Amino acid sequence: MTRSKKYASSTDVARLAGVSQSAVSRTYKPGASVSEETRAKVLAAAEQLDYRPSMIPRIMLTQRSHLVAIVIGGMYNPFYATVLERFTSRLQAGGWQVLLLHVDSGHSFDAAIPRLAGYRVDAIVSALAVLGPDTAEALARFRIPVISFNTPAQNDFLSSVCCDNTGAARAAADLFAARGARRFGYIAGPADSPANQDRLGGFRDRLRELGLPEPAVLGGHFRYEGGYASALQMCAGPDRPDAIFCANDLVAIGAIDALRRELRLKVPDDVMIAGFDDIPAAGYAGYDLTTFVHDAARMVDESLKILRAATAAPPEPHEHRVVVPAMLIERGTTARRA
Amino acid sequence: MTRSKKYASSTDVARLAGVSQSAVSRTYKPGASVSEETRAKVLAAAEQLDYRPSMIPRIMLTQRSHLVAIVIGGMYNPFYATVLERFTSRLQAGGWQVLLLHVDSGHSFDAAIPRLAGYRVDAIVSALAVLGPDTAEALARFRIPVISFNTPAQNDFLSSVCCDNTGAARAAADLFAARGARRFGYIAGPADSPANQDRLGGFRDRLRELGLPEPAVLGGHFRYEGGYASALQMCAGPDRPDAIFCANDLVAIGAIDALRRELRLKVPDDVMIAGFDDIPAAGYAGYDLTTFVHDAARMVDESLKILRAATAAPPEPHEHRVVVPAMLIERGTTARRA
DNA sequence: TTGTAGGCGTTATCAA
DNA sequence: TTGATAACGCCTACAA
Repeated sequence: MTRSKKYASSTDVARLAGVSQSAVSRTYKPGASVSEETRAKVLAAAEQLDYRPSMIPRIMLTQRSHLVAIVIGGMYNPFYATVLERFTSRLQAGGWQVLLLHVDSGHSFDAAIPRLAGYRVDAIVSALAVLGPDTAEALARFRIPVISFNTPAQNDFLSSVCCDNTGAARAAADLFAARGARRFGYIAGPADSPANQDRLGGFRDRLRELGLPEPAVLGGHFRYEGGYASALQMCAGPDRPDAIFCANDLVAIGAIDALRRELRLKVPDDVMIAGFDDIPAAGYAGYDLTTFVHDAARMVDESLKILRAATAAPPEPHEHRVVVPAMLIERGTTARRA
Repeated sequence: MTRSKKYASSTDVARLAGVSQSAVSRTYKPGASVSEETRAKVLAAAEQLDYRPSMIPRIMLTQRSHLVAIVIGGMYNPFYATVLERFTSRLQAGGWQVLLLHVDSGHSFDAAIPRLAGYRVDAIVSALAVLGPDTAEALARFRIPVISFNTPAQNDFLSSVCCDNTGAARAAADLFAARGARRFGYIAGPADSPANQDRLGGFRDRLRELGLPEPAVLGGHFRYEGGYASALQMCAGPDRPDAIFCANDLVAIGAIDALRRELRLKVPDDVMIAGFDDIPAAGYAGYDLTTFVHDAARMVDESLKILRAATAAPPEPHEHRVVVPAMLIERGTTARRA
């Protein structure tokens, strides 16, 4: 149940096997020159002592920990759970281990940096909105490669892999227009979120280009309750929009519930809705929500490509800003005949 | 962007500050005896070199890594995202770091064990269904304390913290009975899941005790689609149940969508539904699902209590099997007058 | 193919 | 309060 003895060391194994410590070391190094006889003796002794080579001295010697820190904020958005899972699998497959860091503010990120440095992580992946310029600066001082997931790089010290929010928002405007919408709304996320800014910007710009009216804008959270309240307010009056683009799916689902239950409006007949993220609930028949989805697979792959290049010895040149297109998933909430 | 130099070491700092390496070490050790003058010199030099003490040699010396591995399977169930987040926050607050391990089968768990041992993790938390007896045995050999989250301990080598599934299922039977239900159904999860077994068992036993009929049982997955299909099949005939307990919320939500959209049945008027987990969608107005929720906070806290005791030096005695009651969240899908 | 020896960056012990 | 020194467990020359 609890550790009663220390881990066995290679020296312990060597003693038991009657060989030198280097022989043990070589036994566990692929492609080293050890005789079958020695190897057998070592493995037998190791088995008996439950020996596993420690990574720790290796880290000291090689200056590489094979540890990658993943920093995340709230996981209330299932998208991040997906990303985290995929990252973890891929990194493990590549011989890395994941040091998970939970952070709920820029401040707590700063506080965590010394710890990351203490474990000598090879790289940091930030899937986080709170990576501000100061934090980025602090990270840069340790010369640890940082990959910012979904937050554009603000300086030369970190790379970023982002979803093309602007392009997706433009596509939403096109879709609504093609379905015959006339009055538009945007239910926003936090004003300081770059993703939210780009989605609003792309949506508004494209509507303008199409000669359509400005969208009404409300909101300020990425949460269900925010969508619920904003939809209520936005659609209570006479001039309500007949197509609403929502900052994300949680917001969109909140909006749908509000429209149906409080205002007795039909989706998509009275109001079309589109969201962002394709969370599981978006696919439930009860919502059947048209949405855009980050190409998580490709974003993770691009991140890993950067990571490999940046942690190579010597470091290889690589992209610093990658933008990956979002994918439209058209479902029932925009299924209206123009 | 990329590491051009190695991390600075305490020796580098000592040289620059004109003091001994030990002086640097002491400066970073709380409560050590260093003069203000020396400390100032050290801190200045450290600042200049961007020095952070490394944890790595400390691990070698103290035999404690302050690393806790959390092993998870699929995160499609948001409950695990919540648990992971809470665990991570709490562990960090307690001075630990989290090594995240993704595992998709018992086999890949086994494959990962040497890595965990290699990083000399202080403990392992498994939030996983695939922790079989063999894997548990293999873990025990390394004498690393293992805490199994939501899977009962199978041997003396690991502790477990579980939700009281049986008790919750009995409460579901009571609730349905109190609301006047007469015919019952259970949409099951995987047959080899202990959680599923306990939920079915408790539900069935309690119905029997109440002198009510046996529930119809269908299903076999913890997923939306499984609930959808099973509900369809279970309620298509004339003798359909008027109260269905579902193995979890995803299943319940699938069932609700199927009943409403395919069979035009009303929830809760025609069929009452209860689930398990209280995933976000359960709270959406569109579902308003009655459900049971793991007391994640308390389960994590109990786990940490065990973890602290088991990793203490010397190890302290502690509970090996903790069962935490689930909490009933009564919502609209059981709101029927008896 | 083997063993010896030095070093990685800390902490702990001891003497000064 | 300080500095020298010996670990910790492994890897990597180097010599045998």
